[in-house]
Order: sequence, then structure tokens, then C-alpha cells
Amino acid sequence: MSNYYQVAVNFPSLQSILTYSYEVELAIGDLVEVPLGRRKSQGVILGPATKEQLSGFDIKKVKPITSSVENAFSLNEKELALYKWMSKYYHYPIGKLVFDCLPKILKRPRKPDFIMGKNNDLPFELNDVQAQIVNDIEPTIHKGFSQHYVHGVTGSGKSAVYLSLMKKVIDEGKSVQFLLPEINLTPQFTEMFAEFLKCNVYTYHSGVTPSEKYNIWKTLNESSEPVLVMGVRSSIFLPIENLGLVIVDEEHDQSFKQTDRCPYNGRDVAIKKSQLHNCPILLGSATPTVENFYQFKNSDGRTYHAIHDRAGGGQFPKLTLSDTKDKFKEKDPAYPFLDSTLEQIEKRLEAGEQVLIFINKLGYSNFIQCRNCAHQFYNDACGCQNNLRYFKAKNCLSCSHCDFVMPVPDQCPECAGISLMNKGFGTEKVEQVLREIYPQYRTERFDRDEIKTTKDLTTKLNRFHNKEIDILVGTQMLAKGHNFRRVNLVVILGIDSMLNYADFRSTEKTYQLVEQVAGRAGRYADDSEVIIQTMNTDHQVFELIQKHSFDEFYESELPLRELCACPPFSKIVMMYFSSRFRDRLISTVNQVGTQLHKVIENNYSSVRLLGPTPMTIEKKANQFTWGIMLKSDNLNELHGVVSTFEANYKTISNISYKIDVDPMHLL
DNA sequence: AGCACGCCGACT
DNA sequence: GTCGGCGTGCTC
Repeated sequence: MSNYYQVAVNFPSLQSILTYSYEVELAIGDLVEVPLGRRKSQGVILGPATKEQLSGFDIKKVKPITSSVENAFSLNEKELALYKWMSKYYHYPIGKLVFDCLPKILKRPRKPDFIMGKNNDLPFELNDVQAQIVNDIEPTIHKGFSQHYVHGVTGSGKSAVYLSLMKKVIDEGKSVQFLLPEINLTPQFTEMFAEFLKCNVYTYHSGVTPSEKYNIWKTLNESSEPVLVMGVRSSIFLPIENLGLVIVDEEHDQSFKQTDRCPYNGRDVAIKKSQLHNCPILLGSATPTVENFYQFKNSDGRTYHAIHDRAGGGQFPKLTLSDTKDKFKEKDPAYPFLDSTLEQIEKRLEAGEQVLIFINKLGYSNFIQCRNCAHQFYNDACGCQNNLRYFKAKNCLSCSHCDFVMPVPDQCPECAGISLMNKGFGTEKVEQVLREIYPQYRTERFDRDEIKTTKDLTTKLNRFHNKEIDILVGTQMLAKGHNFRRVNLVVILGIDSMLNYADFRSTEKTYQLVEQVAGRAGRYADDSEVIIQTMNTDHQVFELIQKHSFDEFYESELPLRELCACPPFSKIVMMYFSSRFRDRLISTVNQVGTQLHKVIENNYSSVRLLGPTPMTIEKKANQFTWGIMLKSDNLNELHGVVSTFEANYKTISNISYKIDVDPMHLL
């Protein structure tokens, strides 16, 4: 007599749950190998198949499970519950989700590397504010699920709060999951925690090999010893027994959102996970997302804590806005620097200090153009409509949306003119300009082009710390987590493109960037400065940052969000449709649009539909993409619309779609 | 997603 | 003739 099971199979269809039989009894969560068509696939047992499920189709079609996976590899109840929740919330097939998130299964697990905690006593006393926060949160450790927020300026000592709470949890024999962005996961940070905790500390990030990841999974799966797991978003899928506390540091960070496959937000999955494990979660940031600021200040069952001052009494840098309107021409040798900015840079360099320059663009210029016929270079290969960026050292033009690269031609392909001009600037140009103006100082770059590996990163940072570099020109890579003792001046260039970006979060993102950048400077001096060159000197966000009144930015942003029915006042789902054929795509999205309008009208009247509209870059890598936006303050109705769509949508060849719940970027 | 089937164009 | 392009359809 064989048993019938519902198996979530690793294949990307909405109906990824199929029925299989097996002679031996299997448990829920067991991983198995199953025949799928003419090939094999992996699956996870969701449960026994009921009579109704079996009566739905010809029972003779049910195939037997090939084998259960070796080493009794099995998901526990809580892991499965988390995957089930994600599958529903993100409208993503469960079978594919599980095998996307799980490390690759290997034959023979070994003991993974970890740092042994030293359990030393904390060598510091918490200050009053920190102690108050710990005292407020500590009693909740025993009381099941609860949510807490620490909003602390850079340098305010959030880590001391984390550490104190972690120590208490670990000492009680429970485990801690600590989520943070890749860039903040430094060995020093990890070792600092290990120094004071009575448990093994595991780190989990992109540098950890697949076999090591599997070993960590397996070790945690088989042990219930208290551990600290410090990891990036995907570490949330590690099975941790006896979880006592979850911490998400830098909660606002974009890198918690996965962009490929299932577009989940690790922070939100972490909240769900702590709910399933019935333990508290602590989010922290110097620049909270507007959503969480609102949630934690306004709803029951959540606590919000603020640290307004830097721990050592350090000062905040002065913010200077320098107006670039009509100030310079692009052939000016100092472009894109204002004279006043250069004066300040010089002053700092002469005093033996170092300087940081931020630009959120790579390369030498945004694009090049023929002086004679105004010809511009586009990406003809994949049809991206945007200009190709110019990289001077590599002498090439490259597309920022795909991997297309072409050499710079000697003459204009239109008119054979030989003079090409540069428009806009990036890190490479800024580096060159500074090297020309200050040959006596060492200027280097810190961006994705220059830093390819973690080794490059540490080498560059060490050289900067050792003052082998005077001026560091970098992208956002440089804005996170680092402290530089000799830096008291930071210059921000090209922020206008961020501010003017058509996204309801553009002000928030600008605010976060400036605050984070300001956090890099002047932790150790009292005359530090951040200079922002901008054409929007009168933008309110700068005024609010200048005043350094902690909450005012949020208070000013909320009414705007309410007015446009944006988060936190509504939830958003984006539906993207892509195809190589523009006409087929447009007729499909229009059809879907009209049908969804009817669905909304009949059953989900709280939902608003916007679009269909083409993506800002409509064609990318030979694929056209259009989007439909759904908004509602009623999450159930929003899910209802998406589910109705999924139930009724008939797959059309050459058209694919993707659902993004709680998107980070719109179009 | 794979993988096969099947239906058309252009090669030894 | 048949090799291979990819459009279509299915997976318990």
C-alpha cells in the first residue's frame, strides 16, 4: 500500500505542488527527488495527499518518488511555515522558492568554520540612554513575539545596545540571528561580538562558498546549542533552534531586498521569522525607512527608541550647500568642482587631513557626443534607449543596464568628425581632475570598477587608514559603515539626479545618503563639514538635515506620502510584463489592465490601478517591459487582485511576467 | 525552467 | 532528402 504525498516541486509554475506516491513513510519537510516529465527534479513533502486531492485526476498518472534525499535532509516545521508564508505573500511558487533559498545539497557535510565566543565581560558601561533602551527591551525577551526599533544617529552606540541584549539572550541558552548588509559585515564587527558572547559565532555572506553554506545549514540543523549567526539577507533561511532574538541592523538598507528570483525583503521575512519563533525582533538604523518610522511610532505592540547624541559626545558635521546653478562650464579644468569647494579641500589637505568625495556615477562621463553633428552613442546591440557611459582608462563605451561594451571609435560614425565631447561626470573624471589640480596629493578611486574583490576592498581601506591616500573618490560603496579618523570633510557631487528621480522615495533616499555620508566624517573632531554641490539648494530636505532635528524629516515626509497614497499609507504591488515583441506586449498589458479594472470594480474596490506604462527604460537586453501598479491600504484586497490575476491568466508565448510585492524602485 | 514534439527554411 | 531554427505545450 503506497502513501500519497503533496510535493512542492522545484519548477517555476504557479502549480508547483504535485502528487507523488512512495512505499515508505515520509515526514512533512523531507526533501525528495521526483520524476518530472522526462527528467528529475527536487521536491519537499508538504503533507499526505487527501482523498479530494487524489480524486481530482487519474490516479494512474501519479508517479512514485525516486528517492528521499540522503542524510535525512529535512526542513523543520518553522522553516516550512516561513517558506509557505513567503510563497503566499510574494506570489511566488513554493517549490522554486524553497530550492532558491536553500544551500546546494552536498553529499558529505563537514564541520564549518566559526569563531568561538570568549564570553568576556563587557568592558564598558552603557550610557543612560543606552541603558534605558536595554532595560525597556530586556523584559520582552521572555514574552514571545514583540517588535522594537532603535533609531540612533551614526556613532550613537547602537552596537552596545545590540551586544548587551545579545549577551542576555545567549546567557539564557538561546540563539541570536543578526541580519546586516554585506558591506557592514566586517571581521572586526564579528570579532567584537565574539569577544563577549558565550557561544559560537557563524558568519554567512556572499564570500562563503556553497559547500561551507551547506555545512553551516547542516550544523545548525542538527544542533540546539546557542549560536550567533551574523549574515546577509539569505542567512534568514538558516534553521536556528531556540531562537531568542532577531536583530536587523541598517534596516533601511536597500540590499535587504532581493531583486532577482523571488523579490523578498529580508527585513520583512525576518519579522515574520521572529513571529514564527515567538521571539522579539529589534530593528536599528540611523536613517529609518519612512514606513518603519511611522509603524513603530504609531502602532501598538511595537516600541520605538531614539538615541539623539553621539556616544562620546562627538559633534555632527556642519552641512554646507553650494549652489551650482550657472556656476561653471564643462570645459573648465576644475569641472565639476566649485572654487569654494576646492578651497575647503585644500585647507583640509594642508592640515594633514584626508577628504572623501562622493558621486553616484561610475566612469568618466555620462555620454559622449560628436561636436560636429551631435551624434550620440546608444546601445544598438540590445536596444537600450539610454546613452552609453564613457570609460576613459578602458577607452570604451558601456551600457549601465546590461553588459554591452564597445570601443570608442576614432571618428564619428555619422559624419566622420574626429572631435567628441563629454557630457556629465563620474568617479573617473573626478579622480583625474583632482590629480591634475593636486599632483602633490594622492587621489584614488573607490567604486565597483576599482574594487572587485573583498581583498581589493580591505587593501584600499587599509591604505587609506594608513594615509597612503589623501583623497578618496567613491560611490555609495564608501557611504556605509566605515569610520575614518582623519576625515573631516566630505564632498557630495551629483546628488541632483537622485533628488529629481521620479520615485516617491527619492527624497527619503537623498536624506538617507546624506545622513550616512555625514556619519563618515568628524567622529573625532568638532569642525567637520559636509559640502553638497547642488542646484536644489532650497530643497527642504537639506534644510531639515542642516537643522539636525531628528524627526522633522519624517514628519514632513508623511503628509506627502498620505497625499499620494504611498507607503506607509498604502501597500504597493508592481506587475511587470516582458517580451521581445513590443506590439504583442502592449496588447497583452492593455488586456490585463482592463480585466483587472473589472476585477477591482467588482470585488476589491479599495485597490487603485495605475498604468499600464512602459518602464523608464522600456527596452533592456532586447526585452520590452511594461508595468501595472496596484495600490491599496487593504493588504488582503491587494493580494486578492493578484491572486485573481494568477488564477485567470493564460500563459502567452514570449510574454513573461513578474510580481513585485513591496517594490523598492518603481519602474 | 527543461525537454520533446513538430513544422518550416537552407545546406552537405 | 535532413539538420536545426524556435514556437508550443506539458510536467503528478
